[in-house]
Amino acid sequence: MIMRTPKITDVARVAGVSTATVSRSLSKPESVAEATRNIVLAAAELTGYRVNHAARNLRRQRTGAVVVMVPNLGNPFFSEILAGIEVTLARSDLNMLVVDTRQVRAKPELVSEYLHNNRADGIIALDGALPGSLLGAGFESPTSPPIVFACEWTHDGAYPSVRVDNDHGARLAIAHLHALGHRRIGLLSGPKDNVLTQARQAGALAALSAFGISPRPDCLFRGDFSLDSGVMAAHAWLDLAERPTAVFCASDQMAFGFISELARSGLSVPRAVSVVGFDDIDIAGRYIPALTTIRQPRSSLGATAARMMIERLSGTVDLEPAVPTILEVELIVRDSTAAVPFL
Amino acid sequence: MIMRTPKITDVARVAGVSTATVSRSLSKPESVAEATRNIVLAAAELTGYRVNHAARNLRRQRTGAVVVMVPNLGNPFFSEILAGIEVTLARSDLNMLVVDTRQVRAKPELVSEYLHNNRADGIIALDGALPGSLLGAGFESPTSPPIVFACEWTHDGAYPSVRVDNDHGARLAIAHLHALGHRRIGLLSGPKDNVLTQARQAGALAALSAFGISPRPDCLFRGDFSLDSGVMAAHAWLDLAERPTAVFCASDQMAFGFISELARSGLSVPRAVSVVGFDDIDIAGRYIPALTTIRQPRSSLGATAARMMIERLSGTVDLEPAVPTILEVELIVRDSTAAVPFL
DNA sequence: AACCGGCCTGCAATCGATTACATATAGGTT
DNA sequence: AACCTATATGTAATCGATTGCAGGCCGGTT
Repeated sequence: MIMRTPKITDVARVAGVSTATVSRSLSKPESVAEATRNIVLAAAELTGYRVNHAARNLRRQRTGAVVVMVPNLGNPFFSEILAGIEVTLARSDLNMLVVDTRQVRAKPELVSEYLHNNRADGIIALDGALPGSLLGAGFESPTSPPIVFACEWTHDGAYPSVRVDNDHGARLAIAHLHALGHRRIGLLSGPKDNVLTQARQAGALAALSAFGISPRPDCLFRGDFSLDSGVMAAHAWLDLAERPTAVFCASDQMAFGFISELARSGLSVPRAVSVVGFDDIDIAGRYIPALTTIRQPRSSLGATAARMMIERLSGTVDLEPAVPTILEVELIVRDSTAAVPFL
Repeated sequence: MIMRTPKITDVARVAGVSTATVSRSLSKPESVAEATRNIVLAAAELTGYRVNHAARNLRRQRTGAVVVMVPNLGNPFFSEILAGIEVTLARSDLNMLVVDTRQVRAKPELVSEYLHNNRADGIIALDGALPGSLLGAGFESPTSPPIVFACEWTHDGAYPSVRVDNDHGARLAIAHLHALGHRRIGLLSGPKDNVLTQARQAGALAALSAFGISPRPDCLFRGDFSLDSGVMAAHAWLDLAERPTAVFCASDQMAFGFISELARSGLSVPRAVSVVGFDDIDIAGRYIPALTTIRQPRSSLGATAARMMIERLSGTVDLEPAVPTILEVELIVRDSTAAVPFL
């Protein structure tokens, strides 16, 4: 019968009212008499009417979508966060657009594309390195949509963010290793200019010096959160004359790379060296050995970021404070850490 | 100076031409004289003009977005596929909307929401179970956007799809185990009604019987591709009087769950049992033991799905054949498989 | 009876870009 | 010179929903 998708005028005709009334019945039901509303809803049902989002968005001057910028879509750490974001956004009838920022790095102008392009009502950034180019390029106009950072954040703290207590997580890890008798403790951290690296490293160093340990520079391994960089670190560790008896890795992925490469050299964890990770991704509890790590509430991180974004979009929040929301981490002790064999 | 985001009329005014010319200069450059085009482009640059997608989409009757339905966003297997989809779509100026179908299962009407709601120009489904409710609900109107399946597919083959040669993958796995001397081989498969389960199981059983092995029902373990179901299977295996000397798992995740749970019982792989996985997710090569598995070209799967979608959207393809695109798998031999100790 | 306020509803402008159609101009042909 | 074609540009309708404003109706007040 109906050869095209019904529009609001079709519903209006069937219901015998104006399009204005149809529109109101659907989006502001309380502003319409109940009897009328029922007729309209019945007509909408009958015709199979679906609102055209392009038209609505054009009129309302919004897009109904939030773009999430992920440093690396292939990294399992982010997937659970995305899931948390997605459900929460969906509840507010918002779509989630996902962009891998590796593309953005190659073409930084893409950011401004999303910023000013009516593509999204807001941006959730999981990549703290983004704003460098973003702010650097001078994009701060009132027309740019709200930005919320999750997990990572910007050095200047200019944007609202949700993240875990990275400093505390690092301290927990070090305290755990210290309690097991470890005194020569290595650090496998992330890229030097990364905020997570800095926070976790600072926490670890502070904890060490609180225990009267002054870390040696050759015990600091530089990675990039990836499996491969864990492998590299393993070689660096193997090359050391005085090897640390424990290593705190700034990501589970690096811990896995590290442990697996040692295994190839015939060394097993925690016998040869104790290892603590960070993140507690799904596989961590099922690695061999099960990984002792610092758990981040990934789903909450995502949900909170989405909630903050929704608040900002509905304008129910004064933008002044931008004080970061800090979620708690938890030390999960498993099998990759053990007491120092020779005390 | 400019208090609002510039629109096409602003550019037209600055350039001294009509909005039509501006529009054409931007979207069909060859239809406009070079001199004019340069003036327009300069004016666009000057004013900082950005096209308003809502308006464009309304007029063009499209949305510029493709929705990807993922069975479980938290599963790392999908992340690389998403990455492949995203880059490819981005090249055609399409956005990627991601939806976790766990939500859809709870509220099936969400599918029709996406189907008819002008939310997306097309749907890439990574979940073969979707169409059940989708078709079952009778949504087949000409107004529904194109659907492409990736990884999974529908039983009836009604939709175009890209997937790997699951049957062949299973045969490779079994042949590998057989060559190592294994004769009592267990199968850890997925949910019974899943197409992947069926294809892989069929391939495995066919290979077994080709080797003259008739599999016993108690060697077939039912899982759901998750870590936890691998753990369950480990218990089932442990309870067996005559344990298989090798197990072919239909996903790497299940293999990890299986292996790790055996490890907790003091049994190590491949000494106690050889294990082959399926997928070759990133961590597979860095698990302990490094997992022998069937590699799926995940990035290609995503990219191909996106390309198929783009073709369908541009209408340059006759929709008749719908013959699935099959990508090749590869056996990756690592350390989780070994010869039967007692031949 | 005239007036007022509240509640519904309808009219019509509007969001911003695209594009069918009309017009204008230049160059070429007979 | 008249005419034709191709190319370039402008005019204005259009996509579909939302919403400011105005008008109609009803009951109550003076």
